[in-house]
Amino acid sequence: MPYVPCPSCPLRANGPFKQYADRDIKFLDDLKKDHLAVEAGRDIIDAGDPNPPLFTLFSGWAFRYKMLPDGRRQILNFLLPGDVIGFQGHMFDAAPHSVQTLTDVELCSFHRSKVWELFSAHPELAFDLTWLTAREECYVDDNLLTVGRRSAVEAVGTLLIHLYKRADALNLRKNGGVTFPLTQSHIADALGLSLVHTNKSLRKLAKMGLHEIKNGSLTLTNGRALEKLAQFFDEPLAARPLL
Amino acid sequence: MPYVPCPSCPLRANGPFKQYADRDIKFLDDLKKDHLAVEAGRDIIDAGDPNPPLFTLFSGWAFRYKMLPDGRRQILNFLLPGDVIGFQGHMFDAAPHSVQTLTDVELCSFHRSKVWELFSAHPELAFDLTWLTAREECYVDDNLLTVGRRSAVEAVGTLLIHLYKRADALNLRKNGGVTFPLTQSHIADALGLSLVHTNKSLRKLAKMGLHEIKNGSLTLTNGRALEKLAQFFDEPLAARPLL
DNA sequence: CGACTTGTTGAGCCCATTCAATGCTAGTGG
DNA sequence: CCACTAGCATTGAATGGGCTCAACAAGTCG
Repeated sequence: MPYVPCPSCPLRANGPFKQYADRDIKFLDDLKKDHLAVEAGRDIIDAGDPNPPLFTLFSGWAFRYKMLPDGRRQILNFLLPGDVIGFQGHMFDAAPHSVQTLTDVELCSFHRSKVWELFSAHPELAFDLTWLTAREECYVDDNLLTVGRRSAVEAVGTLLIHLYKRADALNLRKNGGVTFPLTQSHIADALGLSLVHTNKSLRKLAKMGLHEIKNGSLTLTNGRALEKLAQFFDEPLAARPLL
Repeated sequence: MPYVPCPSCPLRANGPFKQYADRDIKFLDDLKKDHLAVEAGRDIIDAGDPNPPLFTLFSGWAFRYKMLPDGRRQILNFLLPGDVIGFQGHMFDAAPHSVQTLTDVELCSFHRSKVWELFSAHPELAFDLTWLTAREECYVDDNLLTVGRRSAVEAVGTLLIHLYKRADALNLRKNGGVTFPLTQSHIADALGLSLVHTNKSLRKLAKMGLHEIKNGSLTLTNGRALEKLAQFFDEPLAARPLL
């Protein structure tokens, strides 16, 4: 796993990300502690950890989740390259949720102790960190609307479109579709549904000719109709911050 | 409606809020545009507004919500005195959700154009604004867990405890209980339940002797058992920021 | 007083659940 | 190469939690 210095970050160069002044990039490079690889299915943040790490997701997928003591799980939202991980834990006594990798990932880890310096000396970065926090809240808000008020079929359709758009915006295309590493169990836990009913809803949508999932790749075969069904929110902005 | 200057803010003086340096308070006072009253049941932010206002809730209750085109409504979270309103809309093209008053309220409105100055010249305030944004996300995360994975009775119990704790922390006590301005319809829309089933769940909890709602006041008559049932998250911190 | 909002309760239905069984694929080890 | 295992996807059957529909009580406001 080669160390990737921020000034030569390929994600920053190739993705739909905002550009920063050299001074800011230099600071980010100073903030960066390590570049590490973690395999799929590992918890990288544990709810309750009083001193959780701070990352940016460099490559791969992950998700934030919470559990009830009896084992019920709710996935809060999914994390794609460029997303900040664990900042909430920095602000409170302890990490309020867990984070688990969905695929093998690469992470940029940061020095938590220097976050205050970010706020005091790099207001543009601070603003964008807040922006990323707010955007994550938007995703959760939308998912809450889905879980609370949409039917199972609507909910599954909505989630597929949402993830398709986000992956597509990051150029995660792969022979016609986008990479799609979720199992049906993840979909169920993100939507508050049972695994069995999630499967039946997926089959129903596929039979309606609206999507196809094969070999870890998601294709929307009738995007327009699916959008109409799901009435999902707008695309993310084109130029987004990347810390 | 008398104008309340920030240096003599009674909320800041009496509530469980953090203290700031005079310099910061002075800036906040400069940021403040108006002090206004709005009656109960009014939308103060409309989803889709490209230029939504920015407030702090000075007194009263409100809630953030989203609607589907066919009228289904999902309440995202509730807003109590000290909460910032509309900051998300400042970061995106348009307000991603609506905000409606639940009681008569008083609002401090701010100059949106000076938010950047807040970040560049008042990092402590910027950090705390981010903190408030992150805390709101925590509330939504918890509500998503509730809506997705708890039964109706558990969900209603959880919400009652959550609101009781928040109101209690703000000293909103009233002859034994705390003020509680929600109708059952609000509870239903916050939890993704039907109105009828919400009513039945409330009655069930009341019959179990766990709470009582009367004259706009909520009393937890068996707090310990209810907590056990709901297994809700920790108290908010004692000293929180107030912008 | 009627109109309206909010809360309450019962009846019946249906969407989503649990339980259960089976197929498919990939990986492991003999 | 095959037996065995494990994880994931699929499907049917039966149950049930939460839904809709409907009626009514109680308080408030013009």
